[in-house]
Amino acid sequence: MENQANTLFTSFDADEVTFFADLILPIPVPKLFTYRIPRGMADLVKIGARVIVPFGKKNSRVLTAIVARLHNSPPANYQARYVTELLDEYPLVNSYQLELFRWMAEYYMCCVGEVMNVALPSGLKISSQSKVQFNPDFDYPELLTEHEEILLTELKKQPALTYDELSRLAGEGVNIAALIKSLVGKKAVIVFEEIREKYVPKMIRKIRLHPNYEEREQLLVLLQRLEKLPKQQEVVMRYLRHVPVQHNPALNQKGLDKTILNQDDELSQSSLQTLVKNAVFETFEVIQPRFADTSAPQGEIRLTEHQQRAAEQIMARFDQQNIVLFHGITGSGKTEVYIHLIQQALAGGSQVLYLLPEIALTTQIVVRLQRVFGDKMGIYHSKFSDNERVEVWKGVVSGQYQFVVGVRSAVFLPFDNLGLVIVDEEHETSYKQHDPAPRYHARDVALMMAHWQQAKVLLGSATPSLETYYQAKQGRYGLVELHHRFGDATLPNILLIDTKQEKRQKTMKNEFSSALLDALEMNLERKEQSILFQNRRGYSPYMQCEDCDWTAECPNCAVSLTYHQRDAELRCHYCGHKEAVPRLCPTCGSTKVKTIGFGTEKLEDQLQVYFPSSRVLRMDLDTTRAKDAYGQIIREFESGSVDMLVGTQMITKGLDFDNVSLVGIFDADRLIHFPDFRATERSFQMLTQVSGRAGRRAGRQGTVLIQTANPHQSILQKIIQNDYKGLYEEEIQERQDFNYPPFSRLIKLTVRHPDKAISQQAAERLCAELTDALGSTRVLGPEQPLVERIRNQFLFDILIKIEREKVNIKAVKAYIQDRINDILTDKGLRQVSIVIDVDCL
DNA sequence: AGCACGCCGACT
DNA sequence: GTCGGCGTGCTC
Repeated sequence: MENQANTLFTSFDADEVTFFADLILPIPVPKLFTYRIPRGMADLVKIGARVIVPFGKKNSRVLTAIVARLHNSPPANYQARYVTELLDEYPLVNSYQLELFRWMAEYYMCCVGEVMNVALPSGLKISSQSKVQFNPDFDYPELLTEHEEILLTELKKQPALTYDELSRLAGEGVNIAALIKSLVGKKAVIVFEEIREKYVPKMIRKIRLHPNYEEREQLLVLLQRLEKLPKQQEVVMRYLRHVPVQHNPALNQKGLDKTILNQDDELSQSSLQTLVKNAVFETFEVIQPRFADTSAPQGEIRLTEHQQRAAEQIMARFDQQNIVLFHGITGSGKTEVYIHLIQQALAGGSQVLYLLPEIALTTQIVVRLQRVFGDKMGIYHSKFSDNERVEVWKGVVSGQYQFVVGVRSAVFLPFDNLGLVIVDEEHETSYKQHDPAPRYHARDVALMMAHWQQAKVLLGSATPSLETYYQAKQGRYGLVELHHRFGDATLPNILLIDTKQEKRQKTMKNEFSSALLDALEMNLERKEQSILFQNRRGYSPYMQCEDCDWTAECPNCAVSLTYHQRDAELRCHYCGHKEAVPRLCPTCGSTKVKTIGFGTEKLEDQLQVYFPSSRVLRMDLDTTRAKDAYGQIIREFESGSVDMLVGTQMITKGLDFDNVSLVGIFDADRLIHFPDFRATERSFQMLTQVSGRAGRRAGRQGTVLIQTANPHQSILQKIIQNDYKGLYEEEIQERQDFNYPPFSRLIKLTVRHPDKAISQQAAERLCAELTDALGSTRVLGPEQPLVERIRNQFLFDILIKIEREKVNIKAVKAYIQDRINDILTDKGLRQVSIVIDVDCL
């Protein structure tokens, strides 16, 4: 408490020292907001800490904000409001992160608030619920209406109720907001905000032997006494079996999970209760770590000769360069090399971040890492709950987690002493965030963060992105290659199946070539597993009437609806619209409504027909939506009870099955001929990655069958020969000729409006203005994207290509932003929205 | 983003 | 005449 002198002193210069904070608010507004800091808080607030502030007209909202700047210059044009509460004694966000936020907002052309929104797990933002309380000073009950009186009687009974609770009490059809408003006006109730942290650590109840019985003699006495109480004795014995107190009294401190003691029988529960009552046992609570301690850490991993050499080369490169590309073919055992490097970095006392694409993270890799690093390792995954993510965040701050494996958003964790960042499967497009801004690329953000913290970055891939390989070729990144498969397994033998020819010879059975069917058959006989890849989910992508050519289309998007047999419905893969399958053609009434094309669901179906006694599993978005479905499918396939796995690109990543010796690939042509300048690169990556699932263990060479209508395409030849360099040389030339990345930076602007004409008009004007300033070689479009309407918005794309050298990219972005703002504030173009995607993929 | 304010149609 | 629909503009 303040003493007299202190109070006098602070009131003396109250006007001189008024503090203000510029705050990052979690809203998409491109500026900071200035608030006053209450006197008592002034000494405690630090940059990077969170505060609670009132926001909006009539304090309609309460937000969690981050302190970005502290100063004492009052804003000129308005009266700053007060910060309500300080949430952190120490900064939650460190200075590197604040720098990152600012950099991202500028680079990706978004607001800092948007960056804050993706960076912080929502458990670190606050939930506020308005509460309503009876005002004890109220004594004009004659003013109340009947409804109000009922409500007030309820409120008198309880200390406070939330809006939600009140509306439930009032029943249906009552406008609770209006009612409360009126009550507030009459001063009958008080409304206040109850603020609380969303994050609640998970507690588990444990029990332990009362310290009195830790000594052997006392314990024996106890057991003797319980001789006549067999149930209780059994409970104590059970405890001692789990916790050998006599051998090691210290173990008793840690206690035992209550649920372990009363596992099966309910009787032990009451016995335990009695024992607790008689002070034989005591209960206590501990915060449960979200990731169970793994058993004995298995520290040593042995590298093969090739792995050892790769690790040494990487270390040597790191002496000269901060970024190294590790190009190791599929199945070469990159993970072991990573583990080795991570151990080195941790031993040096610095933090390590290991980024993986989303789907690869749920798999075996994490288990392997956990076996090595135990509870020193944090896991940051989008499938985890908020609480779990908050725990990892706090664990990084506290130093508990020196090492984190995580997805894209793990780059936002509060590291301050990074020594090594690994970006595994560096080429993966899922590192780029697509939908809400900021549309960032986690690899590039990681590179930036590592640069600031002088950490080394290892980019790993069997099929590096052209951008990264180009940098390595230019000498800007170090390059280390590993061309030997682990344990001398050989690369699979890749064969091209000419579907045109098989069709001519009428040996195709639906989507299956006879070559593929034969191979599957043989694999079944050998009891080896097969993987089938088709990058399209659902049963079939079209439904069409044979008589009148009607096709099922989404009412909101310009796409056909996909038929899903399991749920007997048509679905839009863009907006989620669903509808029943028509029995008759809606236009002509014909019964000949057929499905066209095929997805994973149809393949699964047909496999079951051709191989009735085999077990087939399907892995795609539809079968993995449930909580642990993904892990379950993997475990089931791993167990060997399943013969074939059909899947979308989900199966291409990080799966490591010993017994898979055959991979079948459908519709490779659709992948290759996708209208996009990256299609060739993508196809190579995807097909090489799937192929890599075959024959990962020495013993037998795996086989890959690619079905194609044109086996002579040069890219297929490159894939067969695993000729990454050949592909690179050919592709990079094209990129240079047409000034695409890595020779330029791309910024895509997507103009959207429910009215096609307005959308087009806005896009054309924007495009014209940009072309004027930047030149027609740098601005492409506007053009309608492949799907020209999504969720009832008509889209027009403008693509801006800016060369990497000799251009002030910041100025260009500022100019683009200005032109966009012009459009958005134009009264004639109301409701137009523009999506900015920097470094679009 | 989300919320208040404000201006037009279909209801007591 | 009012309730409530959505379009518009602002938020320290």
